[in-house]
Amino acid sequence: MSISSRFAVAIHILALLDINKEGRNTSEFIAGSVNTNPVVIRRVIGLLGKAGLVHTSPGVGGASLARQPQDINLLEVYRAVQNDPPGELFAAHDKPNPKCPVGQNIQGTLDTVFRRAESAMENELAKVTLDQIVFDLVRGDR
Amino acid sequence: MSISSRFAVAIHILALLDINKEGRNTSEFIAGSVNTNPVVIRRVIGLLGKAGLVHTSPGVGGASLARQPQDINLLEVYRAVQNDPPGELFAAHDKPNPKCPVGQNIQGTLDTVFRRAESAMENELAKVTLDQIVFDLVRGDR
DNA sequence: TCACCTGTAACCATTGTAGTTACAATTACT
DNA sequence: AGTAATTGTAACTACAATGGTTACAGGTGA
Ligand code: FES
Ligand code: FES
Repeated sequence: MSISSRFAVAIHILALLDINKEGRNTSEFIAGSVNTNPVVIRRVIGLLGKAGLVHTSPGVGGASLARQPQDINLLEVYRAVQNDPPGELFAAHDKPNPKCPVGQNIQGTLDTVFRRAESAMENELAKVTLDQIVFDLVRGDR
Repeated sequence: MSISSRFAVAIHILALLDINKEGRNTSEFIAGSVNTNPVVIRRVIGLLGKAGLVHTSPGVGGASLARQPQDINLLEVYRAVQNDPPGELFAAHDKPNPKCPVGQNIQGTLDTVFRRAESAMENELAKVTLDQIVFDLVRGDR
């Protein structure tokens, strides 16, 4: 399966918050932009809020970045919206047979390889900051 | 969501085929080793067969490696058992609003980042060969 | 013929996801 | 105080992928 589109939506939201920082970014406004339901947006924003990436204003409405866009990288965003804990991008097979020569040690062997691959991916995400994304978006507009 | 455990099971199977190359590796035997149902094993072996990694003997029974273990790397195995086509590790959000300044260009921007991250992960998998896995397994046995 | 095995279809339970409706709690404005 | 707007959350639905299971047709060799 693919990694949840929450990640893509989260990046979308954060970029919008930066670009439209003058306006009041309600979940409904953002939903219109992302083309989905406001509740979906609020759910993602809730996760981003818990991770300390955005602030929200209950009652008054609207969300805003809690940090400068150059201080937010995509790995943080990924971690914020990803339900699976780190180190579980690859599913291990549950209960290998301990009586089998392969089963005895397969867990550790696979774990090393899987962790290495997962880290390589995450390092690429860590390299990219939100302001690079925004720059790229605005550049595309010209 | 995590990447399907089919990948872990596939590596498990291939390692077993190499280690137990003298014996007749029926789906039932392998299933006992992996600790799952024979049909699950046959399904995975079917995918590995289509990818040209193993040979099977319908009727007579048993499977064997179609190549030397040093000539099989984990990226090939990953591709063989992964249903999602390459380039879709990360799900894009479906239909961004073309009237939104973000939506106009978000697809291309995200695509670049996502592809880069996915490739980084795959490159790590490509570095590891089946015989390295087997070596590690056997070493753990001592 | 017979025993055994593969390949595959069919079905089921579980899980994660995204969308949707509904509503209490919060805040600003008048 | 009263009203309108908005967040945060719960609850429900629909859907897709997954892994396990049973069943069985067809191949293969003894
Ligand atoms: S436990 Fe997985 S093959 Fe032996
Ligand atoms: S925020 Fe996704 S289309 Fe505008």
